[in-house]
Amino acid sequence: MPGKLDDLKTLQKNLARQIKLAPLSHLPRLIGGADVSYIEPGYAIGAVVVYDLEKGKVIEETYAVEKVTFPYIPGFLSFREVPVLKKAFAKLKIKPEVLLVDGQGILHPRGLGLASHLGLELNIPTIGVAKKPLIGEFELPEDKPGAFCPIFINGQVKGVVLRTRKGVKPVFVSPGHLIDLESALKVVKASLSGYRIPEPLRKAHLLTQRLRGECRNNSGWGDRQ
DNA sequence: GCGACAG
DNA sequence: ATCTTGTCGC
Repeated sequence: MPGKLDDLKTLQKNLARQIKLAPLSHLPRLIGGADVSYIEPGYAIGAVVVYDLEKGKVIEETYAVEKVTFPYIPGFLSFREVPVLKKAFAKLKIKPEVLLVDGQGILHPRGLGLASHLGLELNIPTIGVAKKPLIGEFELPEDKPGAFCPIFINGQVKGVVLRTRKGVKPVFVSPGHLIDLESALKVVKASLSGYRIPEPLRKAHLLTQRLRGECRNNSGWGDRQ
């Protein structure tokens, strides 16, 4: 048997060829945030929020629950989280102009991190914002908000390590799809609100955690969808 | 072969 | 990601 992962690697490489990187025409006003959490008998909760930069608040949020069918394997996270995130995103009435995703974009062994794969499936601009590195060479930026250093893969800049606030670990930013690194960095910086994690993603994470807690008490998902 | 390894 | 309380520092 050739190995299932080898087939998926081929799939990732083919999908990666479809990734388009281009500057955004302007700074978006509606920025989305997508995150996933997990609950006991093998289920995933995917949440998406739409953050209005001008109002400085979330104007819509949706979520979905899906049975987890793929294990967590570094380099293959999208096969585990794209399904539930697509389902949650589909429920939005108002679509964000760009979506921040909890994970890598093109800063990936085969150029197809979660943000890239999801962007391709949704056909919208996406940006990968990860809390830890997966691949690439880089130096650490000084401990000052806004400071950043390029991340290289084979001599090519694929993303940046960004210091979002003083005294905390930096985050790893890379374009997912339909946006370039420069625009991605501008969007991320514009969506910071004093915390390490950009506001849209922070809110999506809080929602995901809140839903997980509500689920525990109801000893499952006996009610609602 | 060894170590690293998003969420 | 998840299992988990208090605690040290800005």
